[in-house]
Amino acid sequence: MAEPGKGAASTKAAPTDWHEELRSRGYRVTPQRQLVLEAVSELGHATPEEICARVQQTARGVNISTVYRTLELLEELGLVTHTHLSHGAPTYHLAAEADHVHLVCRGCGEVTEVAPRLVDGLVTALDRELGFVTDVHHLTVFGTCRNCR
Amino acid sequence: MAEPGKGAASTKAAPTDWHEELRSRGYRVTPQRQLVLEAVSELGHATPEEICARVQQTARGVNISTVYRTLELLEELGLVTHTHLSHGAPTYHLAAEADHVHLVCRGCGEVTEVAPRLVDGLVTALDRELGFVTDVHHLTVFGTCRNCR
DNA sequence: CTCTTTGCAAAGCCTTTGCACTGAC
DNA sequence: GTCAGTGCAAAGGCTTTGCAAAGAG
Repeated sequence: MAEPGKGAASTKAAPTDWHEELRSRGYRVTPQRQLVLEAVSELGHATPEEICARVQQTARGVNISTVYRTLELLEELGLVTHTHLSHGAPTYHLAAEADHVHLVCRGCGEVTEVAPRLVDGLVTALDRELGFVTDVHHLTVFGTCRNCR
Repeated sequence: MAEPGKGAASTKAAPTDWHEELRSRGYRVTPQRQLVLEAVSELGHATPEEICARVQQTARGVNISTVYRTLELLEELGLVTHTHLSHGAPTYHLAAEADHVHLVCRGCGEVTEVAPRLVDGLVTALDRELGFVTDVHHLTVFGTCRNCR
């Protein structure tokens, strides 16, 4: 959703679009939900804990469990996605900015984002041969980077 | 390949090769280690807990923490690998049989194994363009299968 | 005012760790 | 006999849940 470019609002692609979306589904717009979404937007790839810390810079006392519940909701709404870049906590980022594939180096732990065109062939092949629709957002490729090989 | 006796041919690959490998590195060959490797071989894709349960059918009292420690060791030796097929525990399988990529359907949860040739293009591109060597064993593609799309 | 959402605390998974005993070599 | 390996229990991350109080609509 929302591709008006990042020039507009620094944090939200579509200021109130998702507010409507929330309400129309019977959910409520709360400061916590706005703050979590902003934090995800600003942090890029962040774990729930990092998001929580960020949010607390603005609003004291936002609880980690609220962050988890909110991330789950935002993911259900298609506003954010998550991926697993390590053995630990997952990282969340805006779905609108998720147009890339993650490369994680086992040697140095470095995370690189690469253009999705590199997996186009795979995606096409899986679709054509198996009818399988790949969730590119969630795709993470583990391996060894140039410097560590 | 369920060989009750710890005789030869139980663990597919090389019966005693890895025993030598272990000893030469200063590790010891223990019944627990043999049993865990056999369990991985027999179960295919199994979580540590499942492996533990399996091992306990043969030898009661093998502890879950021993299973974890052993899996870590076997992975270091290159005998087994693991991958994450869900949000929960990882699944382990023989490295020798790991020549496939996993497809996991978000809808029905089904896990499919596909030939690695489907990712050849990706692997080649990453290597050529970035010098990144992909760990195909660990690669899991999430998405939606034909029946759930 | 109603009903969703939150904060808090406790509980739940999965995994790791400390330590004394056991057993491979 | 020595030292790696094991079992056990406790602790550790990360996440979920129950419930009363707070607050959005």
